[in-house]
Amino acid sequence: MKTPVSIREVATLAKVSVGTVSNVLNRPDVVAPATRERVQAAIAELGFVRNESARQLRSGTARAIGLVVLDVANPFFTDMARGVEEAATEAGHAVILCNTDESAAKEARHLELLAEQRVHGVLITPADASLDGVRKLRERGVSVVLLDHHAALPDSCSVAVDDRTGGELAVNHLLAEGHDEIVMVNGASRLEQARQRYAGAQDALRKAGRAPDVLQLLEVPAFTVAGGLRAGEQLLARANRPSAVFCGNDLLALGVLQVMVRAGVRVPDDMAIVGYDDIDFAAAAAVPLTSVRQPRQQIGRTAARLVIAETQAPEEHEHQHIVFTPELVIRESSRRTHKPRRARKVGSRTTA
Amino acid sequence: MKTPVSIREVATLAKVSVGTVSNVLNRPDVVAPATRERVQAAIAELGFVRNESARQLRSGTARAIGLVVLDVANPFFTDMARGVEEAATEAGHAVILCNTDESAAKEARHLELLAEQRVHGVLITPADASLDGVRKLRERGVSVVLLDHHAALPDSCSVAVDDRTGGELAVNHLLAEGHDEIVMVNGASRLEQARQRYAGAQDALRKAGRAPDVLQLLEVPAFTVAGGLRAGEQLLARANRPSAVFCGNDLLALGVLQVMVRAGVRVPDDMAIVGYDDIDFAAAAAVPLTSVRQPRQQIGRTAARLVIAETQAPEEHEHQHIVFTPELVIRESSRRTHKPRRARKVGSRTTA
DNA sequence: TTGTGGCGATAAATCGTTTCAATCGAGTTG
DNA sequence: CAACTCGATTGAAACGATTTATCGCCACAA
Repeated sequence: MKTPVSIREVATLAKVSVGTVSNVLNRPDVVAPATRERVQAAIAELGFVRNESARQLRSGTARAIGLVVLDVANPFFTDMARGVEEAATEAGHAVILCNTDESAAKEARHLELLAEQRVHGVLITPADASLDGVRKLRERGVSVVLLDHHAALPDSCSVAVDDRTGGELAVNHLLAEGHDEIVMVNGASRLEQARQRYAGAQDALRKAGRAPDVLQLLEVPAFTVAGGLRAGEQLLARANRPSAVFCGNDLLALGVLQVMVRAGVRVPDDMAIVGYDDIDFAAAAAVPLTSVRQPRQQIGRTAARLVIAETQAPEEHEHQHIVFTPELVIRESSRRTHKPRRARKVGSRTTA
Repeated sequence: MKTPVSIREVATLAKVSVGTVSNVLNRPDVVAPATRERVQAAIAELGFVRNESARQLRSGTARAIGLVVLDVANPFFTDMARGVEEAATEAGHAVILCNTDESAAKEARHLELLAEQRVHGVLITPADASLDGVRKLRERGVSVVLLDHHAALPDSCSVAVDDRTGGELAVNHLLAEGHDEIVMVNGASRLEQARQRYAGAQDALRKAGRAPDVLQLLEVPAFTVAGGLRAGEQLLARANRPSAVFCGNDLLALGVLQVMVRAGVRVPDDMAIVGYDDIDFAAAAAVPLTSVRQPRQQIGRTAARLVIAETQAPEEHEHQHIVFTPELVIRESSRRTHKPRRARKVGSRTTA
């Protein structure tokens, strides 16, 4: 209604052809300085803004990438999103964020929408284990990078963290601290991450020559604080509580921790807790949480760069499967206080 | 490269004109059942996906809305984003999420990009107090809804929470609990929210007939956990610590809380803490945080609906300024333990 | 038989940009 | 002075969908 000013009006005002205006916009070097300035003046005067739709209609693909995550409310994913956004902005791309809440149906809907938008590429943490939607996208020629999910598709890149090793690290640590009755609180085993982390935990047992029943599995419906609270209540109700709990992610761990603290269960002395992801809130918890750190932003940044690179040179692009190595960050929630008489204050002051 | 199948190929296969295919897509009722089915079969067979760019080139506006927030890592904003996403998906729109990190420069860049995308509308929590970028968008005819920011623009809608009242509620509560030396830890006063909440806090004093110096201000650069940690350290270093702290948001409060707990300062007995936003992590903190609750998802949902409504019927749309009323949620972090001998367990079990 | 309507389908114009072959003008060279 | 080069600019053809006027057809009425 106001003034949808087009390239043509700019051309008229600057007394050049539309082709020249387009050149000023896209390859300023090929146009003579004098004309260039004249055109730029006209653009400024009319307040012209390039119409992306038209541009991408011609070029066939958009200057946007889709990011599909399991849960936007999980700081792990927002941190990752930050990395994605950073890299995307760098390349002049917009990010379309989609949230699936671990639901395959929602995922399918979002992918449909992204396909219609002709996005440059899609970064996705799959909720649908079958990867059907992702495969369909690939067939349509959309680049896909699987996030936090190991290479299940040969014709796509993936960026992941070695979840199996992560699980192993966590349980190794607990075993080393002397625990021999460990419960793993985990999200839906439908999700790759959940499975891998559990497998890693089992690896640790095997390698240490311990019986498999040292580790029990407690599965909750979703990787959320609410899930952790529920798990905590259940553990509390048990006759023989485990001396250590390994949680599939930090939200679960925070939930469990909260229940224990409220009930007067001392952490870590009565129960050690280890989380996964090392979100900022983990370190900030009242009993700082031991956690398996993943390079959150870096995952996002790397994935975004991969997908952008792929679409810029599709032919010579070789699909990569990048795997970061997780790192165990030990904090109070799992540290055995062997010397209970040691001055507390000194310890707390050394915090970096 | 694969098969960018267009409406034309569908038409050929179904032996109809492109116009008819378009009709099947957009007003299936005007086309005869037999042809309709034939076309739909062709669409399915070819795996046709409508090209949004082409569609919006014609219609002039996109099926996407922009959401510009101060900090994606803040659960308050992700919860809000969830609401936005929900309402947008409902209306078949995509959400383009932009993060400004409270920087006016980043905000300007994002708005430029959104303008190029010809988004349906923009929901924004402004980082730039001058609102220049927003105004420019309006001039270009893009609908804008200001989020969490009071009506500064007469020609836009806004959805906000009465921050001033919120601040008042918080400090009222602290006064009622008998505190007479309160520090407000706040983010940059450049931000509207920060100013309003502080003003509300001062209101509380005035109305209670207390001296203004009962409340001191401690400003940190950003509304983050890191900011809270810094503030906490500063408070700890003071000779005379305040008996209560009111934080401009929950991230700050969690930071302060963490420092206090580590240092052995008992919360709330030695220092009461009140936050703002009531993010989920507030309730889940080891000392559950008293906080001023805002209807996070509802803000987002309402705003998205407003902007969609505006663009669907621009002429008859009346700009609205919706203000939600905040609510104080009292938890342990500020509750005076008047009767220390009371059984703790009973209290904790009543938690909903 | 002619006229009138209504329904379904069509063809063509259109949206704003990019791209590419063609053109133009001014030098440069033989 | 003609032939050529080269850089700068132009004009028109795409891109893929929507939309509008139009057309063909059939039924029914006059």
